[in-house]
Amino acid sequence: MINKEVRVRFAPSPTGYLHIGGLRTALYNYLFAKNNKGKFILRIEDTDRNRYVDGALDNLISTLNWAGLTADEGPETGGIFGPYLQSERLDIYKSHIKNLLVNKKAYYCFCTQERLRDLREKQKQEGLQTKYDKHCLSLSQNEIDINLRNNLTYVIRLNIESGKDISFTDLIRGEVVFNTDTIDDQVLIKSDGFPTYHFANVVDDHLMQITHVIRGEEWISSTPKHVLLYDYFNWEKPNFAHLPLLLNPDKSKLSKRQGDVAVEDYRDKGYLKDALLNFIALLGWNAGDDKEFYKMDQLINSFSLERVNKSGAVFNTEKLDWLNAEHLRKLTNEEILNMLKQELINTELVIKNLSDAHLLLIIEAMKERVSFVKEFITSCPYFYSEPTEYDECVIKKKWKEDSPKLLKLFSDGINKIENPSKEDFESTLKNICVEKNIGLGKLIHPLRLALSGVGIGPGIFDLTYILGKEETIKRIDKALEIIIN
RNA sequence: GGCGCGUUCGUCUAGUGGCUUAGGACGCCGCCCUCUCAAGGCGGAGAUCACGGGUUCGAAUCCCGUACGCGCUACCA
Repeated sequence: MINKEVRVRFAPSPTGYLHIGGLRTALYNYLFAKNNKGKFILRIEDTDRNRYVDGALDNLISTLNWAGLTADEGPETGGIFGPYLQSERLDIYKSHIKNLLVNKKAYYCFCTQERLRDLREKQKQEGLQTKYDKHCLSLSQNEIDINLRNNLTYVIRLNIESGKDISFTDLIRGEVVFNTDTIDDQVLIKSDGFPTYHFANVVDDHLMQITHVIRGEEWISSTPKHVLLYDYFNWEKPNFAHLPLLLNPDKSKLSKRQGDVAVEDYRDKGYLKDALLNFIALLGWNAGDDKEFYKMDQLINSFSLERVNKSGAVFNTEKLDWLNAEHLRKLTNEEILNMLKQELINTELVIKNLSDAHLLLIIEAMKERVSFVKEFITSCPYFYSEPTEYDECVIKKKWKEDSPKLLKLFSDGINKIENPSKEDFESTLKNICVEKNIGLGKLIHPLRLALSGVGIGPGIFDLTYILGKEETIKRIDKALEIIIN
């Protein structure tokens, strides 16, 4: 058992989309695996046929791949412990349940849904814990055989001995104890022949040689059932680590009702995968220092389960926006260029075709002023098409009586220069101001307004230079015409 | 109801008995820089460490109780 390779799994059920909480569970599993030079396995828990959603599996895998959390083994990659879809492992569960059946660790139950419902209701009314009453445990082998021969529907239940303490050591919470009196005789095999999560996950984790089960806190209550199963099979138990939940603003478990929870929603909103991963990594974990900005490899190097928190964390995206801007600024202009071009293709605005060199100038000028790639378009549309209106507030504040004359002077000055450089724009403007004995702002502000229609943006000489001589002159003329009237 | 888990600024968190008048980050506010907006720098407001008892010379930190929150309580995962 020494130096056993670390093997962890992310085991989602394909119900439509990857939940942000699921992404964090996957991330922690991935980080733990990579930190320990182990394997990250993707296993699909598709044992509930009622919840089958077409296309969910592909969506799940592609979203995981987008995030860069690619599995070392899984339905897509394959591996020697496959198949990795539980719906394809039915024979395996069938053979294992026999083992439990002959040892009386599991038993057939022929109770109808109605009986079960009535039983539950009665227990509830009496204020008792709702629990199966082991009614079918007393069936003789002969009765069972007859029922089976008559094709009565049945489930197979875990036979839990009463009055015993079951404990396990959770890597995050320490020792957790449950008494078997509070645990129900869980259904292991459903009437459709499919296993329940509780049975399949134990069998698979064992067969796939999973060393650490890292999953959400909502599983902590059912862990004793799993522990019991390992004991009944006489299998070595994996380590358990139950992660704190991601919460809604009202502290309930993060859900669709209170905002976007699908990873693809955040991808579509323009969040960088590195920023999203960085953000959710910090929701429940920190290295013990003040570091907040992490790239993937740094996350892998610093991660440890010991430093995962016990309490839930509200999924509040304020900090996510900031992290997105931080990650965006760390990207090279060329990397941003590719994303911007994609964004330009997707945009519905009619815009002129700009060269890569031109786009690179825009990126450089705007990099410090945006948080999202799409803002290279939305926060500075004037780079792509001339303004059609001019901010009234700015006109009121900055447009003075002498503004038209100054702009005209500037326009004429630029017009005389062949291929003006950024410095040419600057010296032209400064010379005018010196000559007229006025502050630079007297010209800069009206000029910005004329060129962009707004009062905010990158440095004025960046703006003029990126727009270029012809466009600058043209826009000054147009502004003069419109604003004066 | 039962069982389990949790509880430090609005939010994410540091803190593992004295270094703490509880530190950082986001957000918010102010100042500086400055052609505007950002970025950056500086500063501010913001937490009686859920509450009550212990233990100890000393507790956010250890123990007990209470409250509150959350999770589970299915032939769903």
